[in-house]
Amino acid sequence: MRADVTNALTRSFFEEWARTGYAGLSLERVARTAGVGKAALYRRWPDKVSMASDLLSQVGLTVTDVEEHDSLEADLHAVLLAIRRILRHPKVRRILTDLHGEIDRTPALETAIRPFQRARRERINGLIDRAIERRELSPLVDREMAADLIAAPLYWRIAILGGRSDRAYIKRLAFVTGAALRASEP
Amino acid sequence: MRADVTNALTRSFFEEWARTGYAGLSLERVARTAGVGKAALYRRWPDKVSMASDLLSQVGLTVTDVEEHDSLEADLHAVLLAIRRILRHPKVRRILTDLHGEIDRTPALETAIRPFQRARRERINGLIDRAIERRELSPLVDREMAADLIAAPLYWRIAILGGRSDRAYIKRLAFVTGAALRASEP
DNA sequence: TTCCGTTGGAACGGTAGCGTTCCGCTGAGA
DNA sequence: TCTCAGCGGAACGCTACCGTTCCAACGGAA
Repeated sequence: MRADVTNALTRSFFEEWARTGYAGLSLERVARTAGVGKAALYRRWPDKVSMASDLLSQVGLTVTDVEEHDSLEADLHAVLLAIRRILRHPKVRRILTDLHGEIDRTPALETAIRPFQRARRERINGLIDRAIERRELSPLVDREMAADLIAAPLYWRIAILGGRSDRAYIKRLAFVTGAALRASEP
Repeated sequence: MRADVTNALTRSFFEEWARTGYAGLSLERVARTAGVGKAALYRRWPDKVSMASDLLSQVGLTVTDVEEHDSLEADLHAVLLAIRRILRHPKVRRILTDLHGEIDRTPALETAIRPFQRARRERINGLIDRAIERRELSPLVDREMAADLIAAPLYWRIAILGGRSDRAYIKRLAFVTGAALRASEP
């Protein structure tokens, strides 16, 4: 199989996904906009959901990027900046919101993005562990709620509302989230 | 026009929306599952987006429901319970996440749900006003960030992650959110 | 009872995607 | 130089939906 053909198909798949949404995504159009015959596509993937799962799972490998800082707020600030960096790409934003709507209908997609959720979850867990070591948080802190508190407001603002988030906003959000976490022992 | 036919079409429209998503929604199927001819549907609405906008705008009228309590936390608790009450309905949840993915592609839908957003926003503003009067919050509190902090975590947990949220979770979330708001003066 | 707007149902031509198959060409490796 | 897997392109039969049109049947109001 020629790698350049695979790459063109991959690029077109995500491009079309962002443009038309998963439900409106046509493999025929993906092949066409990739400048490739349908046969080349169907030789690689049997159908849409397999192609989506396969391609999504390949993207997941580059998200690690762990840095450690010397305070809860600094760690939060870094995580929020990382989330913003991802959500800033319009295509990522579109595909992500579309995906969240599609998952109920196509459970295989959930399996494909689980690694992403796990990576985010582990990063937040590491952040909390370090804060506990520094005695900034109680060991009893509710980790599940903490994960919601950290990820949700920024996702909501950028991806759902389409709003802005400048550095000052991120900075204050990190501070405010820190206050919330300190209050979240059961 | 017969009202029972209009009602059957309305019910089927939301039913199908929850089942197939907006993009996969077929007016032909809506008419079929409503037990109604296509002509009856097209006599009422010219196309899908008009039908969606019209029906959405009719739902919006029942969301007011303002209660006032005697502390920030009690007000927060009431708002979070109201949000949970809405997000609990699986159809609402499906339609809402699908809608958020669709809005970029179909801007007319944004116009249709703006009244909802405004209602939520005003309810949160009232809550903040009362907290300022009680001197629980500073008059300088960041209202935009406050709106994100209140609505986002619960939406994220219930609609995106499909997670649970029992009364204890809501109660703690109200407490934690209160702490965040008190920290959110600029 | 008459009348007339609405109804369900069926059919129209047109567009589009699915998944498969076939063919003649290309180009990299032996 | 030869070979052959992979290539694009085109076409296949099939299904589905769009938006429109027609018609016979229905039923409430006058």
